[in-house]
Amino acid sequence: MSDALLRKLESFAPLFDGDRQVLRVAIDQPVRTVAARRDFAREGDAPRSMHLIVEGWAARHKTLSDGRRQIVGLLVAGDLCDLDLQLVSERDHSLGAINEIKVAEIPFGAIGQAMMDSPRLARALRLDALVVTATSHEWTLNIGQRSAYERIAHLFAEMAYRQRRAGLSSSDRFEWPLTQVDLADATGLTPVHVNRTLQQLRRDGLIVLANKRLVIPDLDRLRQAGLFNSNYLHLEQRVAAAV
Amino acid sequence: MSDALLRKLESFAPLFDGDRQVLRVAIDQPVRTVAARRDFAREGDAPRSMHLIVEGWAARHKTLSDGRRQIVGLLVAGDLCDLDLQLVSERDHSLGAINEIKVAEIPFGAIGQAMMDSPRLARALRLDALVVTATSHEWTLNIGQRSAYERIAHLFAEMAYRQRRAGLSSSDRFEWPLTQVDLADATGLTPVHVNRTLQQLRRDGLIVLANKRLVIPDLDRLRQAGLFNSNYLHLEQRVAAAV
DNA sequence: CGGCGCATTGATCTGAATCAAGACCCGTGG
DNA sequence: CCACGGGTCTTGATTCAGATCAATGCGCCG
Repeated sequence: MSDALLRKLESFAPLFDGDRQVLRVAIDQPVRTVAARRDFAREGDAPRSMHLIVEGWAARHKTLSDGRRQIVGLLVAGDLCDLDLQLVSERDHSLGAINEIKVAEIPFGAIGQAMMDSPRLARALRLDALVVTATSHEWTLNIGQRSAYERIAHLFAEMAYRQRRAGLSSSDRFEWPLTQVDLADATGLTPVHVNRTLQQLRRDGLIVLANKRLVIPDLDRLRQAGLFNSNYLHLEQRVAAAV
Repeated sequence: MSDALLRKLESFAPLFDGDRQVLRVAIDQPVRTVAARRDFAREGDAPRSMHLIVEGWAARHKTLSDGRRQIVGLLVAGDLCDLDLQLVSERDHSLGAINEIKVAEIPFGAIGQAMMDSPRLARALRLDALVVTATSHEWTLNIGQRSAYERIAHLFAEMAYRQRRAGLSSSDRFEWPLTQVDLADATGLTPVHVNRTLQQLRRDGLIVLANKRLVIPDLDRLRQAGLFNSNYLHLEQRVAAAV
């Protein structure tokens, strides 16, 4: 993973060599491989460390007592989970691998130290966390107001932007490891309906999805179909004033 | 407002007199009155300051280009919005008053200073922000997986807990300023269906709702009906280890 | 070869949306 | 003092997007 996190943070605001170095030291931690479909942190657990997705896709998810499951966010390489989570005694959601992934376990102290050492880096990490929250709001909007067709189009568009932001791929073709069941859990639909909706999206030429690869022939049309507005990702920032 | 924010922060972890004093100084700012149904911050605006709800209820909301509207979070007295928002150049959601409210406008610098002066306070504010994010995840789950009946029950239960946490009322009877249209926007339902669902909840004896007052005869039954688990509010924390 | 996870298809059902009208309440201006 | 209008709540009739139920196919792996 060619420093997807750094790439993402620098998309918010420039960092200097010193900042980069501080970050590299902090995230240079043992990497664990997690098999596809395995949870690597569970609701109810005491938070032990932060997680940085190094490779592959993961999901934040919650489950109701009767088994209904909702994915409340997706995580790709460069995504750092659980900043500040050491402040609580119990996790309120789980983290699970979608395909086989590599995760670095970052001690809370390491990131804390890095944020003390580099205020510019601290700002970038805070901004990243802010975008996570904003994304959660957007998902609420997505599920609450958009039709099935729009929801799925929106999700594809979001991930296209996020892939590009992390420098992982061009935004028009990339790995898509989610099964239709995952997609259903992420959008609040049933797998059967996801299947039919995907077919519609294909028929309309908005996506080409096969063998876990997604191709977006015309991102702009897809965005329109999903009423997607990238403002919540805060892709372009004025250079923040010094503290 | 008898220091609802302080009350809430202390529900997470104890503060000392010094911390309290630092917070009081920071939030002692001009208070603005906002008329019911008026936005006091709009999507697209440049963030100018933080907002502390002093009295009344407000909503975070987002609107699609075609007018569909989603409330992505509710705000009551003691809720502080937009920590870290100075890091972005444009708001991604609006804040609107539900009934007539009083809001204090807190300069970003004032809170920044307070967090520097009192690390214990800083931790409490970070924890508060974490709970906001966790609540957003819970809303995604709520709208994505629960039935209309469960969704509304869940929302009532959540607000009951939040009222109590801020020391605003007992959790079994309090002001309920949302109209059925608001409730629809918060739950991703139509007003007509909200109306019928409320009647069902009333018939089942789970709520008494009239004249903008809500009475919950049996919070435990309501919680069950909404599959409500308060873990995401992180009501009880071990005392966090010192930094 | 057997089984299992995943994608697909068809038939049917239903929770919630939509459309349409009243009823009620309250503030406001003539 | 009353007529008016707009917001809110309620009710009924109808429609529909998406859920549910049920099979089938298929590729992969042990």
